[in-house]
Amino acid sequence: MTGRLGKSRARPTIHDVAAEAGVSRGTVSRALNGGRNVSPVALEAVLAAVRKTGYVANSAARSLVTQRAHSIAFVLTEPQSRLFEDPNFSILLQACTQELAEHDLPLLLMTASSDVERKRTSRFLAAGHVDGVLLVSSHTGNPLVDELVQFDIPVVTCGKPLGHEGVVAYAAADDRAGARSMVRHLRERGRTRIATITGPLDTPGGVERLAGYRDVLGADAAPALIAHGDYTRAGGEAAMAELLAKAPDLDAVFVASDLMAAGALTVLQDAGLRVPRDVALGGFDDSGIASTTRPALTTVRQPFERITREMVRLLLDLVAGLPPAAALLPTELVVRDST
Amino acid sequence: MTGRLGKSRARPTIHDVAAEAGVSRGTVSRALNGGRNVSPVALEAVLAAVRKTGYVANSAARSLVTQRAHSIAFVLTEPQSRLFEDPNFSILLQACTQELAEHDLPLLLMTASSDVERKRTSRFLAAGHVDGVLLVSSHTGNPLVDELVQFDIPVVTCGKPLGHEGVVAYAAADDRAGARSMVRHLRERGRTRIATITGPLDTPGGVERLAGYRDVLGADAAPALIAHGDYTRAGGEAAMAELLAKAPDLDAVFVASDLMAAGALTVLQDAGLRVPRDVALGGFDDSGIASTTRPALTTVRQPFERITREMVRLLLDLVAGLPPAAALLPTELVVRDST
DNA sequence: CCAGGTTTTGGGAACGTTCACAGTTGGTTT
DNA sequence: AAACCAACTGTGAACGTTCCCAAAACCTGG
Repeated sequence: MTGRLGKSRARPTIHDVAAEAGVSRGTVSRALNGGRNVSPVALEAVLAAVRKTGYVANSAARSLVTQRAHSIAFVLTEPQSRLFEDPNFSILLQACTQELAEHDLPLLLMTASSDVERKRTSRFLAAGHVDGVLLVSSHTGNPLVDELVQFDIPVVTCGKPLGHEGVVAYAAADDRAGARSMVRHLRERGRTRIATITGPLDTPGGVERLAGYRDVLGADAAPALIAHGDYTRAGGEAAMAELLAKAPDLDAVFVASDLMAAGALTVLQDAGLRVPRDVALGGFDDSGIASTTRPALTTVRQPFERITREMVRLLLDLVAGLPPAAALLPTELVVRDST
Repeated sequence: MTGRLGKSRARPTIHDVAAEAGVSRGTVSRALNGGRNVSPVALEAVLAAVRKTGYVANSAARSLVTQRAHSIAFVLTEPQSRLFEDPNFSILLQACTQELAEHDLPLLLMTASSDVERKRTSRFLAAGHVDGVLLVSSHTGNPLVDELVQFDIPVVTCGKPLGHEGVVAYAAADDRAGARSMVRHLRERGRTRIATITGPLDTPGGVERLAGYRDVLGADAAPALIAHGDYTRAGGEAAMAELLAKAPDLDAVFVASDLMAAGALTVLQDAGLRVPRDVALGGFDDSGIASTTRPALTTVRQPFERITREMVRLLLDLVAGLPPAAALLPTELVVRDST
């Protein structure tokens, strides 16, 4: 019971544990790292000594010799505002934190919105401070991806990394199939003039969901029925207004995100159109907002839990030396009141 | 080929830089850490060598000898759901990330919602993986605070740390003064039956904002005019319903958060009461939601930018060995359409 | 031009861990 | 019973920094 009153309470090292347990450094190290080749009696002695001394391994020392950082970075390349407005990001962030914690890996949160930030972040990552990177929402042409690839830093993106398929691992919802299921649903409801509000076309979600829409509609997907949004509420409003001007006879809209759909909804209602009576409205994501709009939004659920789990798994595989892989996860149609 | 960083192309060490610059390790180290006692010519040679080799200091080695982690943890003790529903958290998180990045410090995001999580986080922090902790929203009696204090880990809380005043550093909005300004504003609008929906009374915001309400109303703060919420939208709805039952003649409500106010607003409107005509409604936070409700919410702005900046400053002071201090920051009344 | 001081420099010694390897057990096979 | 093999254990050598101290170089003033 050495003086634990003083501020300068030295942290116990592996030597202290070894002495306490009456074994050597090496045995303690082995006991604590999987316990291979350690006799039961030694193992128990070490464990007891650890409990008694309150020993926790010094991660700096460990990292120094193992050449591993034992941490993972979560990097957001979107403009800052997105983190607030788009609920998907906080869901992903929260799930990743949790999932990594299960593996006893801390998550470093970094942003790379501005050019200055990207440089700093890139430099930091290149310095080997982390073992891998979870990269969220890469617009195509994001220089950070190239930099990470170049420095040979394991990276998994959320959503197909446009322009890096095959090189960079990723986990994503099957956006295209999800979009198809929604558009089919709208048709089954008897709608014939089905419009769409897309996401940005330099994002996988933007491209894939539009592709799914086209898969189902074929030649019916007239240019007048397609407007582009930017995943923000305001963008959804603007696109909806545009659609109403271009195709006043539309009777359904498939919107590539719930947040944009919420914006579209207010525009429709302000225009005196009843949802779903006059216009059926379908969203994407099944974010919290979908159940709070009136009417509640029919949408396509992204399996964020699984996406996150897969991202982490893929990254850990990558860190362990496996080649980059991909996971495409099924979505689920959630029918509420807007269709 | 696994292609791990370091196998194919070894990262340059300080030795490589020293050799390249034609000086010793020590000189390189000095040159890179402030440049004290280094001749201009040596300094320039080192800088050139660093540029040429692309050297970046190995943080593990540095941490090992300096006994500093060179990173800061951001710990959320609230239930997970809060991170999504309450926009304040993401604002704080984003601002802290940014502010710390300016100091070249990475932010480790950790949660301590469940008991298991708290233990893991506590253990991790006690292991010295970080130099300090930014702790967000500590309900009173949060064991994590005690543990951090006991382990002598620098910590700054956001909001007054109930039960730890004077021991733990903190930055907070002047909740009490902010509440006063709102209640005075409601009185100036001619309201006489001013009710309040509080936050949880085991949180500083809950306690202080109620105190400010009482400061202004004195004996007029009848128990029938006070209901308690939990900072969620649903909680705001429930509390508003309770108030309407207890005090049907109320003509104003000061709600301790915008999110709860948004909930209260729908309850009022569903009850056929017009806002602000029949009932004036004041929120707190000035979160994004305040400007999207109809009518837009009069509220009290929390100076999150400054709070964040102060939290980081206080924490870095603490890490540098200064005693714990506190920062109480002024709020601002934002008048919109609901009062 | 030398004594005394200041600035600059080099290199040994940590920091706390893991790893490789050699050595020591104890048990089985021939 | 010798010989072998497996399981276990201890120890020296890294890992890449910073810190410290002594030595070297450079000044200054008498």
